Amino acid sequence: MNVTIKDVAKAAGVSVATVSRVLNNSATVSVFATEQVNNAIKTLGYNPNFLGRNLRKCETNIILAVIPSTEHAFYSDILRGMQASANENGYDILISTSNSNLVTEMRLLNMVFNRTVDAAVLLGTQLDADTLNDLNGKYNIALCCERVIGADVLTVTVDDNAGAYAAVKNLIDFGHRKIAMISTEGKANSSLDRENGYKKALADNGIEFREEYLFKGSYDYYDGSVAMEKYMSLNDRPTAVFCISDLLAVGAVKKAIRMGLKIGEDISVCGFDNIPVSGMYTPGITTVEQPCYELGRTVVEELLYGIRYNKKTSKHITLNFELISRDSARPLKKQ
Amino acid sequence: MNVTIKDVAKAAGVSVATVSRVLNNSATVSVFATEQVNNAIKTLGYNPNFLGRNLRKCETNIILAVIPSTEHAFYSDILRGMQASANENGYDILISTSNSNLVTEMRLLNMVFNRTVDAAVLLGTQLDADTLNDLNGKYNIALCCERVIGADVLTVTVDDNAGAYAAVKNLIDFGHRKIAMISTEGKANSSLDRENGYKKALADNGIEFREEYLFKGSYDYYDGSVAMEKYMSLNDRPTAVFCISDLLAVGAVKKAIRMGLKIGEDISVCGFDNIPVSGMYTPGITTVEQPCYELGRTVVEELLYGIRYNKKTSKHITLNFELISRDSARPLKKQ
DNA sequence: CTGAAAGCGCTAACAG
DNA sequence: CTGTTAGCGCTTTCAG
Repeated sequence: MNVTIKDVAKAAGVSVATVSRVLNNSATVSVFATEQVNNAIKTLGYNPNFLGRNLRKCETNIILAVIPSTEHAFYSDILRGMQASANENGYDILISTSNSNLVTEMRLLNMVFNRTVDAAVLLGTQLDADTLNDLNGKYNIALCCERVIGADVLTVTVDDNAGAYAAVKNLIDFGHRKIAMISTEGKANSSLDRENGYKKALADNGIEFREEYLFKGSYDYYDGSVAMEKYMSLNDRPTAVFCISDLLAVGAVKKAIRMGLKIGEDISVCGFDNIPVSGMYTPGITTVEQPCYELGRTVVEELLYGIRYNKKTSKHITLNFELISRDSARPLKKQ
Repeated sequence: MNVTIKDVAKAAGVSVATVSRVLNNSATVSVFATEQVNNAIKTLGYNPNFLGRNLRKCETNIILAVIPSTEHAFYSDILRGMQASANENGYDILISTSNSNLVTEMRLLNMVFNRTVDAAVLLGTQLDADTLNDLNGKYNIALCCERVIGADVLTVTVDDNAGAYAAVKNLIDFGHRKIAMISTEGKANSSLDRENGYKKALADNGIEFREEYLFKGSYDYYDGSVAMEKYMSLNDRPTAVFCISDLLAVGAVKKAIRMGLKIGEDISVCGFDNIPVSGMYTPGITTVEQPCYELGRTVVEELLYGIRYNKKTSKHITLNFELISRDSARPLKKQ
């Protein structure tokens, strides 16, 4: 059917081993033979069949990145970082989406079970700690962006707690005392960590935590609007809102504008992530930037290190954030 | 090293052929043997190695989707559509990003040359017609969203020309006569088609095309701002702007707001694509929606049809758009 | 309904 | 520096 290494060998007048050698630079081959082989490759239009190679070497040099969806630009830079470090090491990153669905995620993980890929990086997994620990024994997997408590698996995240703390501290420094938060329901640790950072910043500054200032909804930007509406209906309105994500912040800002409020004057809003929209929005959204590119680089580097030297790490690595000041959060006006 | 089909056969007291049969349901196997095999699979924790299977069958059941980057949510629904139709047919979609870089794109296409994947769908390719035609002879490839003139390759796009026409016609119906356009430089046919739709709508309504009302920049949202600034500096300002993409529309709107203009009153803006941001923005961006999910479904369906029946199509399929009315474009106020 | 055996394309000892 | 050969794990004739 197709032209194989055998055909090349025949055409070049050498053995398949020699062809393989020049293909992989795996041993010294005479200049003459090399030339013959390269000529044959060119004239025959030969492309090595990786299915054969992969089977033989029992590796594919592919890492699967499982993301919830491609709808959120948030993952973009993480993936770029992953790609950079993968490519430097002769690997490729292939991406697939789980829609945050456990069944889909398992179906995708099947690709590491059946050796279609060498490893998988899960960004925002639905798996529980037990499952992850099981898998980690047999396969190369890692978590990025979202840790799972009790999962003894390579994990790279931003310091969510400290990031939230800094965001809220910034609002406090702006003179805000009535600071609400928009978070998410469910067991996502990034959300919980950020809630804790929020609470700690309040406590450290003598501000009492108020249950009615904590809204928990979905990740959908629309729930930011819902939360903002709720807050603005309170007798004692907050003057600032810290959101677990920029998407929710956008929803909150949009609603506030709709209600005729001046963002940064009547109400300050701070997000988290620094997705592209935050810079594009009017007003620009003040936020906590995650070191996305570095998150991606790091997780792949560590993963490949483990594969290469066959010593699995289950390190938990925490990277630093950066506070990005824009127009959606401003000093509280004295009245 | 790992547990293979051989081990299962031994444990089940049958031949590897029988194991393979129950694995693939490829022939009738006695109830007893089936049970034995399934038990062995379970107790041994066996996972078939697809590297072996793939080599043997010379197929991977994977389709590669090559997108410029994951930063633009625009591709999200297309990919979902691709996945849906792939999964229905026992295939998986794996995604990779080209950064709109020709070299990277070729490197990725290598995955179809070396049989790592069965086919590739290129979304916004950098390849020229000759190259595409060459490849189409030997491999299964398709284009989506962006056609290439002269490429006799399966292509699925929206009707760019008609979409632009409808968008501009809508502005004209709103009473606008001074309608500018923000387009992109370079050879992208989607841009050219939309320019032509724009020009035709003008011509059909007795409006003369003015060179100074056509701005060509990059795809970056920031260039929408640049264009808007330019238009607002003209002596004879346009009252409406049609943008080749929502991203550019957002940039234009942002700048106009910055300049103190009222969107929808002082200036109307219409985009193209209907990416999520367009609904999130304040004001909402009026736009032309591409049938993304359908684009994705269709291209994979056609591609798989070609693979399955081994008759390659190089059809060019054009799907319909929908005009989405929001607040950024409104009737011109009479003065 | 089942087993034996060939072979997909490639790499890596091993022997020379 | 080079060729021979075994075999990666699997599917699929072919015979029974």
